[in-house]
Amino acid sequence: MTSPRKDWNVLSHGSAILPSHGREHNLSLVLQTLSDQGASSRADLARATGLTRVTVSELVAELINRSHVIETGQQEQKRPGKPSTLVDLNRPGLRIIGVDLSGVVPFRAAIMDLDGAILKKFSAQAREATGEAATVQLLELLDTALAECDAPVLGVGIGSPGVVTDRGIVLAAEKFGWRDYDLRSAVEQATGLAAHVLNDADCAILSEHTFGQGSDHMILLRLGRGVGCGVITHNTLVRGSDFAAGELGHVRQRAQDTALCSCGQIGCLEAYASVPAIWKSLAEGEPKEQLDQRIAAYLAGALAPLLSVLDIRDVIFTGTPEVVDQPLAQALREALALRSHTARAENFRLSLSEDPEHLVLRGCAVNVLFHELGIT
Amino acid sequence: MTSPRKDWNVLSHGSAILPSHGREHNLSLVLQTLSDQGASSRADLARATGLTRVTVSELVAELINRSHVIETGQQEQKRPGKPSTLVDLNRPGLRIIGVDLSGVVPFRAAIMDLDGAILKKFSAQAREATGEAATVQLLELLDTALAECDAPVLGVGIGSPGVVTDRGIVLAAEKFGWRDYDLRSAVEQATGLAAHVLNDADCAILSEHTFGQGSDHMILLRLGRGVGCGVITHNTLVRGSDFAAGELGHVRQRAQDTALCSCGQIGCLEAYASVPAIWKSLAEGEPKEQLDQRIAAYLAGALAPLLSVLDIRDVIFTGTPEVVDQPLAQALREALALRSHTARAENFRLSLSEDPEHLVLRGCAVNVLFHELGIT
DNA sequence: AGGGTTAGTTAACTCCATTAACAAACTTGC
DNA sequence: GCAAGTTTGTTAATGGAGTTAACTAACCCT
Repeated sequence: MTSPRKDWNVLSHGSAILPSHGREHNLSLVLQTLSDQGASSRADLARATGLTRVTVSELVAELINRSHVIETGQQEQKRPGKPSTLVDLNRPGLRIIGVDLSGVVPFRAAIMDLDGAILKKFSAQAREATGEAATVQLLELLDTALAECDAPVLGVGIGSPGVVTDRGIVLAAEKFGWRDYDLRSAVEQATGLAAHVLNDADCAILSEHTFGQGSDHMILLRLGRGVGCGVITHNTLVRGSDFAAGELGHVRQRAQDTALCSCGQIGCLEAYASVPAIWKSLAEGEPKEQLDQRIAAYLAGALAPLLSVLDIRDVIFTGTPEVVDQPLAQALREALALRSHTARAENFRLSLSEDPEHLVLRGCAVNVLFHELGIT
Repeated sequence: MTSPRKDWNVLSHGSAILPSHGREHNLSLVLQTLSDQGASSRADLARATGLTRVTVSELVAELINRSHVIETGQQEQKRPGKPSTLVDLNRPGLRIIGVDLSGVVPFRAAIMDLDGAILKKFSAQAREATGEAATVQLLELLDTALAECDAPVLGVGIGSPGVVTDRGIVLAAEKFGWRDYDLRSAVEQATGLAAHVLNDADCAILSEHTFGQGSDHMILLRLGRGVGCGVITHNTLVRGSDFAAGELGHVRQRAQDTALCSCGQIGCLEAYASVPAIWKSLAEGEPKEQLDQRIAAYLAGALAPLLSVLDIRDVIFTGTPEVVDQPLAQALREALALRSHTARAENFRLSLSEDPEHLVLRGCAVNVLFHELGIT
């Protein structure tokens, strides 16, 4: 535990707002503006936020004091008036560590900057580990990354499969055999840094939302070991009543679907449209084109109600690149248009993720930025 | 336009928070606490909100000044200490007018108290009206209701079919032929009261959320002329990227579904599971039990992905009572359990609405309470 | 050199919530 | 019956966070 907890999202729910809470919000607002607009003068910030120059100057002073912001020199210009001093997020002086536990390959980690750019990558030895051993492996990897890091670390972000609470407790992650495991505290105590854990599909959509082509209302569909689905509505990640949101994999489309799923049930979407299932079908000789059609129909059946009911016109499609390709995306587009009015709208858009490989890692960075700086 | 606009939900998005915003939030917090706990002393409110007694006293004074709160006498007790003076929402002194435009029957209106109890009901003459004529009919009905109202009116709530923006503009309502129609301004100018317009299915879920058995994450499924679906996640109504959320009716389940829908497309859920469609099937002699199974399967196919992906364990099922009954609900429960892991969870609950007739009217009241007092 | 413009700071003020202290009105114990 | 203890609600003083008004600094232009 390094700093007092900041729960940005709890504001305006139940508890009172004191002037100091407003202050904290406005500090974040300045950071958000810098994140959106890049280096700006204090006067620019005042205009953008609606606060006065006096207040902005105070806020910036406080942020410089916290070393979240730095001055980056004078603005070169040919304009009347005193030249402005630019300030910006402390991009050169802060790093974020991300860890991706979602892969079929071993754990991966990265040192990133505040823009989610990956500066250095690490990966653990290829041994499968569960329970306590998985934690040890994770912490070793983190130590390696931290040793290579040349600047102070804002926080550690972790993307884990399974159900993760807002306090970083992994309620259930079959892959590692974790149940009610306080991963966040484990990492914070071992590293002395602030840590934030989030489900891997949620990380992925955060990454697209912040760094990719996102909007206020969007869905991300991810084919991997399973079938994951992140949802953002009104600019807010949907986490569900018990933090189990995103579980598209174990929906059964039709009563006649009876393939056996790893979860013990029958007919789950995952038994048809996960990457392993798709590979199996290919190996059995099903032509790619026919397979695409079939998979697209399955996915569209599950996705169409979501698009219509939530009025979502922005879908990101991602996953193992060998499987999630343009032909499958096109098949999915057509299958959706057949099933949902929303998917026939002019401004509907289904796009492939541009950097599927680093989606989770960069989403970890977004999560850290959100919790430590209040940036979305 | 009677009072400056209060946009409670816009807080913490983009714009700065000034001390006065915090103040307004805390005023609402007091109202919310009174709404939750009933008449309380200032000291009780201080304990519940975490604010000091001094601050609460000031807030209460301001609310009494606005006549949103009244003193309701001393608390009778056998306890040491000075007896407390109870304050409460101004329940006897404030009324809400609701108008329901959703029915197959003509417009209905009601005078309600702050608890959403219906004190008097009104309905317009049974003439179908569109365009400007519909507005005239609505305003006549409103005048009638206002003339009968014995106390000041907090605001007018309107539940309309179609797509309604957050500023009360009806983007599209086929039934009345309205397009981009500023219904809110029309009502405000005619009555001089604050008006709030919302989609009818959204009204319905607000009503269940506040007065019925609701939770932070819930879905309401409503069978009527069409098939509507309201969604609440994280205690917030989902309105969608273009305010069109809730449109479950025009989702197509399977490629082989080809029934002609009123919207011009084929295979829409509405063509199978709307009340008119169900009546038609019954008239054609399909046995009720078989019909229930069939309809449940359709609805469950569309609902299952929503429950799983949004992790929603609370479903309210409502609509025309002759159709939406216990057997159909049971069939839906079973169909959902077959299709969604979430629907098999222990704490999953599907319930029939207890008062389907007044769901929209009472939801109008919730909407007014939310916008005028900040109460959820 | 002087006038106009823009950036950032200083000073005085307002608003909001806090702590500390107190008066009012009850119960309880002796 | 009276002192002691409790709880409520108010008054007064304090400090934090924002504002406006006025000022200095540093530029451009003529």
